[in-house]
Amino acid sequence: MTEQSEADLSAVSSLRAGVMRLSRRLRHQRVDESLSPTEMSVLGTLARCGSATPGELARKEHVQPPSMTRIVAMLEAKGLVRREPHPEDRRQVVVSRTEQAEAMLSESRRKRDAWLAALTEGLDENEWELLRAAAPVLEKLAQL
Amino acid sequence: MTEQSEADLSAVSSLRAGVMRLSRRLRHQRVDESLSPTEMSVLGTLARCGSATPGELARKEHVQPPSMTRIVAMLEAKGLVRREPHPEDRRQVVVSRTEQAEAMLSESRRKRDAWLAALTEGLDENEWELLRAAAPVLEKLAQL
DNA sequence: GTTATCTCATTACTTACGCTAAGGAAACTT
DNA sequence: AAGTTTCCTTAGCGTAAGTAATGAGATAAC
Repeated sequence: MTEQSEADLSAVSSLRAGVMRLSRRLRHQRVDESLSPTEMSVLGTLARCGSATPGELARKEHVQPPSMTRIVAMLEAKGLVRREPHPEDRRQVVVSRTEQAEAMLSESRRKRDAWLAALTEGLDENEWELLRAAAPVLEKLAQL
Repeated sequence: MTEQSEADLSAVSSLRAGVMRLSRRLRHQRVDESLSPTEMSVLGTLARCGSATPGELARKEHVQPPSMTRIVAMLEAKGLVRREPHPEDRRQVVVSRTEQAEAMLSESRRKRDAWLAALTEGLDENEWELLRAAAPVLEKLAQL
């Protein structure tokens, strides 16, 4: 995909606007009021990876290390995350979720159901299918 | 789309994470350093609507009126937007783009080309097609 | 026709969340 | 053993949003 057609340009413009607007709304429609979107995202990442160091998390979330330090500190203060010394390298720290995070996440899944219903009410089946197919690509794009 | 399958739940979760991460990156990859993403988005909205009042813009961008007042003030200070009294209701203000905004937008389109190339380099044709198809739906979703 | 209420834009203040710069401890390197 | 690098952290700052309160103009009620 090296050729830049006019359609591609307008598509990327549309994508950009859509992502920015939707992200602004997501910031408010958050399922758990006490957790910021990035904190939520970190818990999701930990769900996939099991555990990770702050540096790894910062790279995955595309955030600077100091920001991740604060996010991890917040999550630890809320009892959602555990910080343990790295077994081999004592500079590093290993972050993992607590049982409480597990419970909180499954609890918030019900709330997400309601939000999802409201979200997709305005979409027809075809539109939702398009979005579903594109979601993984969006995630890939965010990681490039 | 009222039925909430397990696949739908995981899809919305993926969509959420992807949008949030990508928006964070977009915030940095902005084509014009001097304009915030929302300011850019407002210019885009004005391109579609021609002109609008601050209140209308605030509703469209899902931002509180005071924020839109400040955004419009910024844009006016940069000479990208014009504020004129409403012909019928003197409480209201009509905001429209200047010729300078027109020039700036078409100028920044070239920069967007380069960003687009870098953006889609890591995607194959099929992935990009999925994204292209989903972009309008994303915009619709953001407006619901 | 004056008073009350409502709406729109604005001002002032606060909050949220990112960043850069700088520090301290542990690990490599020579 | 001293110097350099890497990782996390602390401190301080900037941006962009939000809430609460103000003022001016429109609409409604009496």
